[in-house]
Amino acid sequence: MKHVELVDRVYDRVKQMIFDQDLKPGEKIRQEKLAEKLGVSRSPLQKALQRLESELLIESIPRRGVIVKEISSKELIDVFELRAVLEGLSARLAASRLTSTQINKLKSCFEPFLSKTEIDYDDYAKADRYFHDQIMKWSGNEVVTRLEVLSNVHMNAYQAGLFRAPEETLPEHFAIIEALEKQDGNLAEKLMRNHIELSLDKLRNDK
Amino acid sequence: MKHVELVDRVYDRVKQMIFDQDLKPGEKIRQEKLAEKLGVSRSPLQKALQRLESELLIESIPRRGVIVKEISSKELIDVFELRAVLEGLSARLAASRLTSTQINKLKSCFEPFLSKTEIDYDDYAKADRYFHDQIMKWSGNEVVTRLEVLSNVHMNAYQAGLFRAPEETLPEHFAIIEALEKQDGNLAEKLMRNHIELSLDKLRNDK
DNA sequence: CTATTCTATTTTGTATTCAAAACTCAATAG
DNA sequence: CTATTGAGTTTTGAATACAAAATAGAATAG
Repeated sequence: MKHVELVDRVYDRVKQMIFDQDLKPGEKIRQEKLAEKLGVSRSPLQKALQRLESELLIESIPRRGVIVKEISSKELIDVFELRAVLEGLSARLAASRLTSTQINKLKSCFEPFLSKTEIDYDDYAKADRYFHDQIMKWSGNEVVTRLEVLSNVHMNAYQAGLFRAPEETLPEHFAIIEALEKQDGNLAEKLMRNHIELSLDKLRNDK
Repeated sequence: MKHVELVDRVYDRVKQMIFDQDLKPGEKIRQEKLAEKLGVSRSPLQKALQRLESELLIESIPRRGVIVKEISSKELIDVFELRAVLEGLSARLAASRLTSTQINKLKSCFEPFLSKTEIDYDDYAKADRYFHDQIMKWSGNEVVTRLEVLSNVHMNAYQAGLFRAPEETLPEHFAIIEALEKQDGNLAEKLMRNHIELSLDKLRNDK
């Protein structure tokens, strides 16, 4: 059995606590208390918190402490503006690199929904996340892949009710896959960017 | 006099040491030694190192230690691909937000070079950096502004000899400013992206 | 001579300790 | 009644301590 660093486990657990609202937005994190609750010292906890900060999940104010962030709609807009161009880039790069196996994986993640009359939102959200994550990974640009700010967009988007209806986005996803398959990088970029900007528009209007 | 956190000072100094090659690429950082040299304990040093890692300046391998990274040309390409779309985005956003004061600042940072027959590279590099940094800041997208991976591109680019001749880039800069002034976001984006992609091409060919 | 095991040393990851800053809240002044 | 001060408490930032893992090098086996 492999040894996992304490920081990593603490990181996972705190992140989960934030999503589960065990730690609520705006709430101040008592480091000593939380560390004790997790059965560790403050050292690994602080490292984990520093990571979470670069993911925009918490905010650290010097000499004041760490508070759980409520992601603002302004910030979500910022992240989506970023995503639109970044994933556009990823799609463009991926177009000239994807193997047919990878293309098939993308296809088969959405194909099940074609035959369904009623689409389960959680299932679709999971497929959506896989789709976007994989294209970034397969773009070959490791710097993009590492961007921590993007880690939680899907979660945030889902929670923010930003999720567009599968009936609306399903064809967009297939159009992107088609462009990738044709190795048309420019088209793939345009479609991906547009795909995300449509969600961005929704967010801007809802606000 | 304002109190500055130790981490911040340590961060600045270590970063400087890396740029000055006091810490050489590939070299392993002895935390105890370095901490002592800086007159601090390992606690603030480790935090500083964690920050530097997200800036791609060092690499931390669990249970092995921290090594100074030699940024690979692949990684520099990745960063420039990222920059091209991100700064493109920034320019587009900035176009609809910049005040005439801000436009003038951008102009006046390059105007001195118009009259010169011989352009000092260091001066021009500084102006270039100011130009790109400010447009990102003034884009209003705070998430983009915060991206740590971008912190050192200018430094890296300069060191990598990626710096294109001022005679070549000066007109590009003014063209971008003109688009910003006309509040033509799409044009500004296109020009900015192209401006960076030209450096990217140079990097790809040099490699 | 090369490869392997074992021991001593170093270095990391984590826990603990401690001083200084920030907060709490009751007492006091206006 | 509101604002201010100040003692006591909490919490943070930083230093120190310590155990486990990694490393280096010597001793040993082949």
